[in-house]
Amino acid sequence: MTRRGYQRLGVDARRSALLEATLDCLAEDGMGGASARRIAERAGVSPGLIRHYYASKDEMVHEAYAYLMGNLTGAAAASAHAASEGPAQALAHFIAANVRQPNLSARKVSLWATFIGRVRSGQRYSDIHRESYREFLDLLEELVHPVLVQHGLPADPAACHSHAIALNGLIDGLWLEGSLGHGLYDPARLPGIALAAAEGILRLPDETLVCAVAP
Amino acid sequence: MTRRGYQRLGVDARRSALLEATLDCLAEDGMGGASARRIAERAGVSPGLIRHYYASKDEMVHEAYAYLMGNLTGAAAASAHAASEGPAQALAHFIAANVRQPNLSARKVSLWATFIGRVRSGQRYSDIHRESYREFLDLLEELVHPVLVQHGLPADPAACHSHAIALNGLIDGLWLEGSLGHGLYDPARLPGIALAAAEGILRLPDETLVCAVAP
DNA sequence: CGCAATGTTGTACGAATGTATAGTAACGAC
DNA sequence: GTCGTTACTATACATTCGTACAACATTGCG
Repeated sequence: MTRRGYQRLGVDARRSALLEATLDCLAEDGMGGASARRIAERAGVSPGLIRHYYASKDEMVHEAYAYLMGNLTGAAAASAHAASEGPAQALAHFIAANVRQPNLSARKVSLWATFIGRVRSGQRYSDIHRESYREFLDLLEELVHPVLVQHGLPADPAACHSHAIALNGLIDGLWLEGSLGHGLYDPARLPGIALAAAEGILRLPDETLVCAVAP
Repeated sequence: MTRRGYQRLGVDARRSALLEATLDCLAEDGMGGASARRIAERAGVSPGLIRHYYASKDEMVHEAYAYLMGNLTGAAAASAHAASEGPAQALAHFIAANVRQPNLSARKVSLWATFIGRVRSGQRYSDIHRESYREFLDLLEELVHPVLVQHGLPADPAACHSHAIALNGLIDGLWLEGSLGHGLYDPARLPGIALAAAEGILRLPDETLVCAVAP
């Protein structure tokens, strides 16, 4: 029998290639379609190799989940950090980044949903979810606080926390439905809708956030 | 060989028993865990019977999705309808019902997410999603309009539509994270948070909605 | 009671699943 | 160059999957 030629890759390159292939398969056909064979084929590798890098297929899927969530909040946090004209602009950019490309993506929301569906019964999924949610909430709270102070609004920890929860819900929901693209409205309207709603939630003067984000 | 005794059920009873069993399996182990054999066992029935009632296992799963979504929006709509002290109370009850039991449920959100993960690639899933989302949005728009009018706020169709999109996002997001119960805050706070945020989004006077819902 | 109709069961089948393992080929060290 | 290490391939195995189908049990009707 003739054996296929191959290339040896560094540990990191191979691992991330496998993770990307895993996400590709999951995005296309959900948990049921991401079989070890299919993932391996997508990564241009033989099925057996998976177990050389991961203790089991499940462990690899778990890592793919953590990898995805890190990318999502990382991208939004980077947008907030890049804005340097004051707290309102940082918050506005953070919110807008979550309802715009590249975060606004049917592929990403499909993956996210597939994983969320397993959070209830899978301990590892649950851990990763809680951790990434907490990170997102903390980030939001840190962004909200200075904006409230700046406008002379109540900014005690309890108020910040409640506002962060509400904003997180708003962002999640809009990101979700917008990404799925059901064609019921133009996703380009989302940043405007999200920012106007956020102004209302925080009781900021109108246009405070909308103006902070260049079209 | 001895054959197991059984009971003949009416078409409707058997079909809904199969749908409930399907949802049970999906909620516990996701799409991968809902095999025909497992569903049949849960329904107290032999695997072959599934194909007596549905053209395929997939068709049964699709019907289970539509069944679930009908239940969710139906329960919230019923809450809104039951409130008869004016438009603000109807809207407030609708919003609150979505972030309270029985809609606030880890089982339901797990099922929902599992299905959402398939919306992108499965045509039938996509159809059911669009339809149930549109229904929810229409309902929200009809509830929002009279409230805006009552408070002398702009209530043109475009404004109503934008507000409905934002409120839908808020509700979805809070329902989602609240149902998963990560333990980062008490879910009992959700109705209050949701209503206060909705007041802000619609620019209503404070406490307009919060007061409309009895604790 | 007996009979026809059909809801329901049990089993069979090929395909696909996750994983274990033996062996091969690629690369770095010398 | 050659040699050891190990990343990697290919195959095998038990299990599970969705579905097909023939046999059987239950029910309503006469």
